[in-house]
Parts: sequence; structure tokens; C-alpha cells
Amino acid sequence: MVATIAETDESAESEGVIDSHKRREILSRRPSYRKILNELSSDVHGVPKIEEEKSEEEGTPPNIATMAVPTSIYQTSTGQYIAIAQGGAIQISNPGSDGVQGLQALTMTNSGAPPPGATIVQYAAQSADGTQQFFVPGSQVVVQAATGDMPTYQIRAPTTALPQGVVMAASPGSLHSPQQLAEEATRKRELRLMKNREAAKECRRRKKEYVKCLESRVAVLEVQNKKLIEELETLKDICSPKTD
DNA sequence: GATTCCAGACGTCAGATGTA
DNA sequence: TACATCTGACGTCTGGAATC
Repeated sequence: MVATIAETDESAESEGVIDSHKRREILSRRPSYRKILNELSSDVHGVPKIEEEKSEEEGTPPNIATMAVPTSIYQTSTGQYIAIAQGGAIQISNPGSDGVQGLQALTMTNSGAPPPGATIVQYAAQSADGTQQFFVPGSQVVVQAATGDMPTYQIRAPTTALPQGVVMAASPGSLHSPQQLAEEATRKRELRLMKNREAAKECRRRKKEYVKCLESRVAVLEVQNKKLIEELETLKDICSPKTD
């Protein structure tokens, strides 16, 4: 909240840091929501498990579903599908193509040594129009819009020259000058922030699902409890006939 | 219509936890 | 054990409801 800004500045700041550390020490950490919910689901029938990846409700195209564990799948304005796999590999498929044949594998330079023949792209920081761009050799960019609930990706020609801090990588592992090292550090930071951003979204989604699961479990247990109480009363009536 | 309040979503950081 | 992932905490933003 905006009203809490004053609480954290100036003299209160150091105390706040100490309090924060104390609070962290006091709070015992729980296992992940996924783990808790999966344990719950093994105890109680009808409790859905949290899957590793999003299910078919996301509208995953059939030709993408056969790919190796993508972490995110997006549809472009032209109908193409972009799958960002773990490790940073980007795959693009045309809706008309069949299966993996239509996939164009792109590998980000930070994802280790690229496979032979892979196209190298360079992750770029936000551009002036509030988008994130993945530059692809061949005068095209994959643009991520920064607004809306779901990030949207488009393949288009770059609207501007390369933003500051972005270098078209001819080959990985050739950074020497301090400027290049700084750019590499910035790029790594941007990538880490982007990953963490997605992780936070996913974590919040799991947390909501976890809370829903707990709420439904409470409802079930309340019904069970009520039935047991009624059963107990019935048994009491049977076993203790009135003596007057 | 302007202002305030509030809930929800988000991005970031730091540290705990998972895993190869 | 190093690295990746997850999540609590915090500050910020935004849209809708309530109040003036």
C-alpha cells in the first residue's frame, strides 16, 4: 500500500531490516504448495494434483503438445505458436505445419553451447515502447508486449535500431571488453528477472489453487463432522434408554 | 467529477528448498 | 555442493466501490 511508504524510510529502515530478519528466522518454512497439495491429494480422493505444467485448458496446439516440456507457449498475431522451453530454447511453429517438422528451433545465447545449426538469438531489454524483443538474425524480432495478463508475442521487423546494451551475437563466448562484460551482466540480470517474474506468477497461481483446495477440504470435513455428530447422538439414544 | 479506500495483481529481492 | 527454482515479504500500480 502507498500508505506504508513512510514506515520504511529513514530511521525506521535499519530497524525494519532487523525486524525482517527476525521475522524470517521465526517463520518456519513450509514445503512448496505443489508438494503440500500433492500430499493432500494422496490422502483425500477428489483433490486435484498440481501438475508440473499447465494443462490443456490453456489451449495448447496439438503440434506443440508433442514437444519436449515447454515452459510457456504463446500464439502470435499471425497465428504462429512460440514455445519457450526450459533452458531458454524458443521454438516457433506454423499452425498449418504437422508436428515437429514445422518447428524452427532457436537457442538463446545464455543457454549454454548451442546445438549445431541452431540459430542464435540475443535477449534484449525492454524497448522504448514497453515491449521486450528477442532479436533474430534475418531482420526479424520476437516482440513481447509488456501489458495485459498474458504476455503476447509477435514476430515482426524491428521498429527501432538495437536498444542500448544489446549486441547481436555472432557466436557465444567472445566477450572481452569491460563494456561487453557489463552488457553480459545486464543481459543475465534481465533474464534472471524475467524468469523470476514468471516464477512469481506461477507461484501465486499455485498458492491460489492451494487455498482453494484447503477451503474445499474444510467444507468436506465439516460435512463429515456433522454426520459423525448426528451418528453419535443416534447411538447415544439407542444405548441409553430413558429411565423414569 | 474528485477524492479516498481497498482488494488484487504485479515485480523485485532475499533466503529457503530442490536437484543434478 | 553449486546452481536452479520456489516463495515470503515488501513496495507499487490499477480498477472499482464508496464518499464527498
